[in-house]
Amino acid sequence: MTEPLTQSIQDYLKHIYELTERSQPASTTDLAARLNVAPASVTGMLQKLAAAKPPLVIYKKHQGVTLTKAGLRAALEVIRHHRLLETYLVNALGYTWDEVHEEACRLEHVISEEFEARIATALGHPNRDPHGELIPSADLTMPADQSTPLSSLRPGQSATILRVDAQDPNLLRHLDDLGLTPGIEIEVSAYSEFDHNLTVRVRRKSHVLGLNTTTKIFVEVDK
Amino acid sequence: MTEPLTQSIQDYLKHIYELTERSQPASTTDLAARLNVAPASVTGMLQKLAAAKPPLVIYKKHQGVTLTKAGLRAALEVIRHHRLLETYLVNALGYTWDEVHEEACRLEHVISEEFEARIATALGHPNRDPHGELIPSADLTMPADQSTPLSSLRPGQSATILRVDAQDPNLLRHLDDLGLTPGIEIEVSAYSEFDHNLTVRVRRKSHVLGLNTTTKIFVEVDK
DNA sequence: TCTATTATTTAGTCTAACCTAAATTATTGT
DNA sequence: ACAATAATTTAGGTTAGACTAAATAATAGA
Ligand SMILES: [Mn+2]
Ligand SMILES: [Mn+2]
Ligand SMILES: [Mn+2]
Ligand SMILES: [Mn+2]
Repeated sequence: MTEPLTQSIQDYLKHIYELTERSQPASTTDLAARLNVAPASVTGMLQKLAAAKPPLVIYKKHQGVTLTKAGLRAALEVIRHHRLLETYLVNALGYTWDEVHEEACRLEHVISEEFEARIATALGHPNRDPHGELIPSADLTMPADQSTPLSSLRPGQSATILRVDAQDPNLLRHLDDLGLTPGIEIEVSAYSEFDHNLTVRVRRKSHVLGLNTTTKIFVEVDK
Repeated sequence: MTEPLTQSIQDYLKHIYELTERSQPASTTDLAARLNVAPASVTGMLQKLAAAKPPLVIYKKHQGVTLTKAGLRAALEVIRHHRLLETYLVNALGYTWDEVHEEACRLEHVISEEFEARIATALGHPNRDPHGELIPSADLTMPADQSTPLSSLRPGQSATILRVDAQDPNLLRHLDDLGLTPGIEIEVSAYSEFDHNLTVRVRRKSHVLGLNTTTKIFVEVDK
């Protein structure tokens, strides 16, 4: 229905999705920070999105926004593009996982459904991107996320890395150097209850990881 | 030098390049037609491009525009993107030659130099796109075009198709059905001097082609 | 409960790129 | 050479999406 959504609107919806994923409406300020835009600009756009036909968000002054059905579909469409693109850049064109975000962020608004379908096929219809983020299916449903943050594991537990929730290229390269990437088996050997550091064994080496790292790595705990 | 050129400016420069390729400044009206924009809008943009620092075009009221050095480089940059993309879509993603133009026209403004370099490498640094159009080199020089229009051949001459200068998907599919695609050997067996039809032998079959077709196919004549 | 701080919204501007209508300039056929 | 026609430019407007500064609302701490 209706005219195509602008780039800018697509980015707003994508970020609203991400901010509201764990319920809670998204605040003006958080959106402004993510979108690199002044808070006043966000207010203006949110009013517009709420007034669109059909409305893309539910917005109440001073109380944040959430997506409507239509807004959610549009957001998942962009996110599917983004994550498929990242996967394609890595698997087919040899990018590393720290190089793909910006490229995907520009391309996501511009590829056709044809292009989307062709790269999905070329990749064998993956469900996760190079960072382990889930890729919405072609019919725009987001698979359920079963992962636990690494920070919640304790000595003796072992797990498989599912997902790394970071965009900072330096951090991504660092994690790659340590071998902390999706699919990898790890084991927790120590925990410091004062600074919350975890000692993690990967590839036969141990590393002490701080909270800043362990809250960004999500795993499936072995049983 | 300077800020990145907008999509719109990139498209203007690309079309000015194409219109001025056979010398002659490009007219406001021709540009308007190609860009699907009102003539008045073109005038406005041309004034802006001429006033840019550095100037991208040379523009004199009522006399059309040509590209400056800087404008030429920018145009070739976009054209290289466009043609590499078309080639990639066909060779790597299985598009047919009638499906690629629009997709490339959107992507051309958005891919990074990194992306350009990677697809160029993946393709083995081609010099022609799927229609046989020459691809500017990475250092932004356009190879010389050595081709002759098929319409200038006469019975007895044989040639290899180098290039097909058409965007209309229906025409492209038709030519593909006949086997009139770059790289193919053809032989002219008859000419009608009244309607300028040529009878052309391709793949052991003969076809009578009108001027509308034969001026869009460019060949290298066998010696 | 009141005040200080922070978050959010309003008001007023700006820029890019387009538009239409009217005015002007060029060109062409006689 | 000149009127009719065609091409081009000017003038004035619109829209999307941003910005800054000022006003207002919410919240938290004493
Ligand atoms: Mn984006
Ligand atoms: Mn899609
Ligand atoms: Mn384009
Ligand atoms: Mn380039």
